[in-house]
Amino acid sequence: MGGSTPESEKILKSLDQRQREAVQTVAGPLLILAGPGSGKTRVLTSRIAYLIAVAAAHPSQILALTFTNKAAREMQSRINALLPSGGTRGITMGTFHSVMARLLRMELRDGWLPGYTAKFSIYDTGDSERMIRQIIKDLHIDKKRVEPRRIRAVISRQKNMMISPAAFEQHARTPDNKLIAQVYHVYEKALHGANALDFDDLLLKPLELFRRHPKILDKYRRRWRHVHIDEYQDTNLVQFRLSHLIAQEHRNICVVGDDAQSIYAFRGADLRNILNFKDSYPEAKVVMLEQNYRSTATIVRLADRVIKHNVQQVKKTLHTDNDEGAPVELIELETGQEEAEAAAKKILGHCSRVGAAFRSLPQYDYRDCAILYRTNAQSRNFEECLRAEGIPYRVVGGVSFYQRKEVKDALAYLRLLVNPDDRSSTLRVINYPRRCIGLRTQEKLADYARLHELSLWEALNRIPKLPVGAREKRVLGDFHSLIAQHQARLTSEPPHEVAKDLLKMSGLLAEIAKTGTDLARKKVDNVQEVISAIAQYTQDMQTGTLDAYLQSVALLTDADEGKDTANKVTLMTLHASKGLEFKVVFIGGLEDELFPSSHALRDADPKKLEEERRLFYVGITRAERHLYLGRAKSRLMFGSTRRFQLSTFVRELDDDLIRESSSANPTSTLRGQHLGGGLARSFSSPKRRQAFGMPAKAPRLPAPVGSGRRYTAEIRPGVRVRHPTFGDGRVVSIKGLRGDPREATVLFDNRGHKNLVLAYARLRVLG
DNA sequence: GTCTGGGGAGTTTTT
DNA sequence: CTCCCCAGAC
Repeated sequence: MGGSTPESEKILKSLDQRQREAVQTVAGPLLILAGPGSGKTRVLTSRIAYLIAVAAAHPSQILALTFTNKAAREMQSRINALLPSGGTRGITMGTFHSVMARLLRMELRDGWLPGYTAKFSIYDTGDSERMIRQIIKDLHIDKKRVEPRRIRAVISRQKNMMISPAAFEQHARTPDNKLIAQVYHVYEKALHGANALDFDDLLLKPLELFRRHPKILDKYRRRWRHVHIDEYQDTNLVQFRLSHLIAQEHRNICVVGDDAQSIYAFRGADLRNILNFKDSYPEAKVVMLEQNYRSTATIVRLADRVIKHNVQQVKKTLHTDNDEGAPVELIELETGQEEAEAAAKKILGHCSRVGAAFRSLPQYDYRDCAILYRTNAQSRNFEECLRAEGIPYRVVGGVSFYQRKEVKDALAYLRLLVNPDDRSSTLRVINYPRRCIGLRTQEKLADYARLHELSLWEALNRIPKLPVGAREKRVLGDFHSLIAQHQARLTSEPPHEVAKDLLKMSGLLAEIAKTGTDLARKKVDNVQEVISAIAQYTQDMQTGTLDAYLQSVALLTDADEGKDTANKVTLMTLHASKGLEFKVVFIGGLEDELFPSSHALRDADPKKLEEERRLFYVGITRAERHLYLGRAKSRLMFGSTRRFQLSTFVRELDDDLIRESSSANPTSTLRGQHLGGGLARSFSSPKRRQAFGMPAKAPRLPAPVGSGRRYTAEIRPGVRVRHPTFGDGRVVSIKGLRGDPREATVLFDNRGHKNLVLAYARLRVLG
C-alpha cells in the first residue's frame, strides 16, 4: 500500500500529516472527527481517489453518502480532477435518500415489498401533511386540538426512531398521543395504498427489504466494499442501521463528522451515532483533524469560545496557523431594515472598487459574500435592500422552483400518470382546474374506495358502480379517461410530449394563464420549464424515465439548485450554509427569541439551546476573512413591532472578542477600520449618533417596496399607486403608524376598493 | 351539489 | 400573499 506512484504522490501532496493518515487508511472502520475548515471534504475525496488509484478498488465498489446532492456533484468533480485517467464512473454517490430511492426503484420491480412498485411516488412534507389533514377529517378529530403540522412531526419522529404505529400506541399515555397513534396507523396504511413513500420511508423500506430478503442485502454488501458517510453527526438511527447492515461484514466504513456541528436533531439526527461509533466498531481508527485552514485566527477563536458554552461535546481544540485578520464586528441597530442596509453597505465596502481601495483590502466578488439568518422570513429585508443598492443576489431556499404551486400542480398530474394510485396527487388535481367534481363527490369516491379497500384510481375504474348521480359519473369519467389516455401514450411516445399534452388537455395551462398578468405568464413559463426539464432528463432513455425524473425532483433541495458560477451574494438560512465557505459573512438577527429561537428559549431545554448554539458555531465558521454580526433592537414580527434583547449567544461572550460597530452611515465602517483595536461605539443612542454627525433620531423604516426605491412611508391617503394586478388607484386610508403604515385601503380606477396588506401587496407609488 | 368571495390565520430549521 | 373554512348564491 505504501508504494508511491505519480498518482498517489499527487493525491497526497496537498495534505498535512493527519489528513494523509486518514487518506492512507484504506481498510477497516475509520472515524474522522473533523473541525470546521479542516479540509474534510478534501480528505474524503482524496481518500476515494486513493482507493481507486492506489488500492485498486473498482469505482463501482465505492458508496459515498453526502448530505446534499450538490455536495455529491462537487465531490464527483473533485475526484475526477484528482484522477486524470477518469474511470470514476460507477461510484454510487449521493444523499442517503437519493441513493436509497434508486435502490428501491431497482429492487421493487420484482415485487419484493408487497403492494409497492418501482413507480412509487415520493411524498414530501407538504404531501404528508395533506394526507394527515384528510385523515383527521375522516376520523372526525377536532383540528384545533392537535394540528396537522404537529402530528406530522410527531409521526416522523417515531419513524426516525423505528417505532411502529402499534408500539407507539402502546406507549401513548396522553390523550393527544393516543389520537396521534390512531392517525399514524391510518397514515401508514394510506401511504401503502397510494404506492407512496414519505422521506422517512425512503430509508425504512430499504431496511425492511434487507431484513426480509438477505439475498438482496448480500448483493449490496458485495457490491459496496467501501462505505463513506459525510456529515455523520447528522445521521439518524435508521441511517445508522442501514450503513451498519451494509458494512458490518467487510467493515470498510469511513465516517466523517463533527459533533459540534450537529444541527438537525429536530429531524431525528442522533449524536450517539458519532459518539458511540466505537461501540459498533471497536477496532476503528480515529483521526482528529483540528487544524483550521479556512478562517482567520480571530474567527477561529470566537468560534471556539462560543462552543465552549456547550456542556455536551467531545473536547476538541481548534487551532490555526492563519493570520489574525480583521476583528469580528457586532452591528447593533434599531430596526431590521437598518440591519439589512448595514449588511449591504458592508458588502459594498468589500466588493466595490472604491470601498476596497479605501480600506486597502483585496476587492472581493459578490459571490464571496453571504448573508445568513435563522429563519427564511428574514430574507425579505435583505433582499429589498440589496435590490435597492443594485447588488446582485440569490436566495437559497424559501420558495424554490419545485415548491411553487403551479409547478407542484403540474408535477401532481405527471405523478398521477406514473403512479395512478397516488392519492395525494389525485386529490390535488381532481378538481383543479374546476371540473365540477366537488367535495361531496370526492368524499363519496373516497368512501367507496375505503369500503372496498381500493385506491382512488381503482375506484375510478369502476365508475358505473359508484354511488353518485349521472352528472357526477360523467365528470368523473372525463377525468379518468384524461389520465388513462395519456398513461397509455406513455408506453410509446416521448414523455415530454405526453406531459405537454396532458398539461394542456387538463386545462391546467389555461387556468394558470387565465388572469393574463405578468405573474401568470411567469407561472406558465415555469410549467413549460418542467416540460423541457423532462425532455432533457429523459433524453437518455436507459435511465431517464419519467418516474426517475419525478423521484429525483422530489429529493432536490434548495441548496442543490445554486449555480455558484453567477457572481451574486448568497442569502440563506444558517442550516443551508452547512459545508460552505465565504470570504465575507454577515449573520443577521442575533436577538433572543429569533436566534436562539423562541422555541429553544421557551422550553428551557438545554439540549435545544445547545443545538442553536451549534448553529451559531456553524455560521461563524463559514467565514474565511470577515465576519459581521447583525442585531436589531426592534423588529417587525407577525405584523407588529417588538423589542428584542441582544442574543444570549453574544451576551455570554467576553467583550474583547467582538468589536462593536455601526454602519448606519456608509463611512462609519471605513472610519472604524482606522480605530485599530479600539472600540468603535455603537451609534444606537441619540447622543452617540449626534457625536458622529448623524441625526439624533434613527431614520424611520426606509422599507423599499417592490423594485426601485419606493418606501411604504410614502404611502398615505391621497397618493396615487400602482398594483401589479389591480392597476392604478388612489390611497383612501391607511392603518398603522404614520410613516410606518401596515395596511392601506385603495380605490382602484377599475376594481373599486381593496384592502391591502403593504407587507405583501407590491404597491408602487406613482409620480 | 358546486362555486365564489370574504374573513382569518399563518413563520424554525428540512432530507 | 397563500391556504383554509364557511356562508350564501346559483
